[in-house]
Amino acid sequence: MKESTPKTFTECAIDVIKKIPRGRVATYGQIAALAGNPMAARQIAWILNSNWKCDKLPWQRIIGSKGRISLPSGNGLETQRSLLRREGVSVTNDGAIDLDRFQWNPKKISRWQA
DNA sequence: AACCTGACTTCGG
DNA sequence: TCCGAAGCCAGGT
Repeated sequence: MKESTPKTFTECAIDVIKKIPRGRVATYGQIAALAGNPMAARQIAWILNSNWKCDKLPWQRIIGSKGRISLPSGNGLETQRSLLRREGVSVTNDGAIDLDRFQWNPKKISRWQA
């Protein structure tokens, strides 16, 4: 039979992103790790770029490693900030988010929290 | 097919 | 604290 469609890292990442609960945020590295490659955070960015406009991925829940929105102001920062606040996430004007309070913490993982 | 880029991350100086 | 370099994956040119 056909080999079972080897899910690419992208597919896995998308799957993970879709699982992010509302009112919670995740970092690129976190998603990358869940997808199987903690260092492929870069790929995550590309995925969002390819899906945020045509897919229903909660791209707004994806933020930088320091709990901060990576989008430049005037180009999505406010949009993301608005969406997050709407979900109950506190975001500063600078785009900073309290990871201690809102970072998605799946039970299967426990490495990045140290 | 090759090279470059991307909402990144992490370490070293 | 700021700057620069290396590393990952997939798509576009």
